[in-house]
Amino acid sequence: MQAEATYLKLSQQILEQYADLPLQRPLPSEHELGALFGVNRQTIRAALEELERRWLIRRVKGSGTFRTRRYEYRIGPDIAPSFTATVRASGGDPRTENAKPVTRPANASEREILGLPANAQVTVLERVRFIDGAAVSTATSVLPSARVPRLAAVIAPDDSLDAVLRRHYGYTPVRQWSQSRLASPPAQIAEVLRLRGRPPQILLRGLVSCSETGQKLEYVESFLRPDVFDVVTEVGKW
Amino acid sequence: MQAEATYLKLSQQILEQYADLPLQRPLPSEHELGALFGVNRQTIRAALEELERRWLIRRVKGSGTFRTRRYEYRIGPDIAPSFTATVRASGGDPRTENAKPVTRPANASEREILGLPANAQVTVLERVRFIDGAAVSTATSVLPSARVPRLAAVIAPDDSLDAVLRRHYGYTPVRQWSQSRLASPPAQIAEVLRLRGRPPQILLRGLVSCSETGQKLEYVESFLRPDVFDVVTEVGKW
DNA sequence: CAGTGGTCTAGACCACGCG
DNA sequence: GCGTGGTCTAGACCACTGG
Repeated sequence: MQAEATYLKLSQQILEQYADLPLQRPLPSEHELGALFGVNRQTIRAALEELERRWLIRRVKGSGTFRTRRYEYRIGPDIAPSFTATVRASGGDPRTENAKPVTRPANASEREILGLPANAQVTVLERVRFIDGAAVSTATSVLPSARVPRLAAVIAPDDSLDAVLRRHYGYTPVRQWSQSRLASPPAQIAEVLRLRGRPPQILLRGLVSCSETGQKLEYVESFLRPDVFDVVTEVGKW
Repeated sequence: MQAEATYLKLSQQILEQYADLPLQRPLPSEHELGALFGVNRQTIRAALEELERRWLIRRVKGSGTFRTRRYEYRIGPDIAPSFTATVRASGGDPRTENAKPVTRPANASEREILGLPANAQVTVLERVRFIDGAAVSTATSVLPSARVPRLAAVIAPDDSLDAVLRRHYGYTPVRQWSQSRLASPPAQIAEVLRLRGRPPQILLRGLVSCSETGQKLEYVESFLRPDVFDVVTEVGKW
């Protein structure tokens, strides 16, 4: 049996040594840590990579290495997750940015999911969510255009889609089903989330319908950074 | 804006080049790939690490680098996941290994979850699951000892716990609730799963009760390797 | 025993962020 | 402009797997 590698022992030491560092304060630089522990910088990097894999630190080129915190995000039959409320409650500064909605013909899978006829149009809304200025999740909502006429003219870049559905269109949106899994994001989304490469992210899919009529209102696909969100998906009776 | 790094371009090239390689055949060695693409071995390693992060390849010391396949594993209100059936259906060779059950006093959290009185005993069963000889998941089941007397004498190393509960004890076990999230496993479990370091795994928690009486039978915590299982957790009406 | 991937060193250049 | 982390090279030794 082989002894534990240097970089794994170092990762444990670094973890303990800087456990109480404020979240805004950087750890010593990789060069400094190398000197401190008497090892090559690449060995320090291997140790930090282990901690980064475990979502305990985050490294930012040009700025430094920082401790992280994850936001618990529960998804269950009776839980309607609110991004803004969750983050605010934990002392973070959340922000949502809507792109301009685009209207186009629905493809086969969208028609299937939303129960639309062959020539239906859908309106697609891309959103990016930020915490303290960093992009942490994307969401793509697909809505039947007939149910949200002139959405592009109605929604502002920082509006909540849920609020617009309620106030402007008079719907009562409820989550009909949700699904979570891990998946490698498309390159474009990886770029928005400022990932290196395309590491797997948490993929949430869901269908929102109207409480009164049962009409299908919105199909949403969302990628969440697992280093930021501790997503807990709950099934069954609680 | 900076051009894409060499190792990321290489990872894409390698992916395309060896997309059709049989699962049992290794890719060329890191040294060979370095020579083929005219880059240093560490650059090849960075490319392979990217593919490993995305669970597209798996590297085995002493043997080589192989393409991987993931098993879809659905968890939902009406779905009782069966490891053995799922894997067999996909052409894999599943095996389960039970450790010897241990009986000890229940701790506070176990009493809370299982609804047990202060001085109750629990019987704890550790299991490891293998596919084609590789450890892919662990499970720890905690059962009220009073409901499964002499479990240690009854269960064989390769028995299914579900089957023993049905046949020997006459229960009809049903899943009452399940929960999935990502978590760094304890060092001991990381070792069993042969992970390097302690990268986050899929943590499944669940409660099994008796269909007729509603008695709580089993609390289970399970770690699944995300490179092996594509766990899909479904919530809501389908 | 030969070949594999895992670890570690020494050094270099670069893009990025912040002041 | 300076210090940060990101990338890349060259070379070395090791533990593990398989025949």
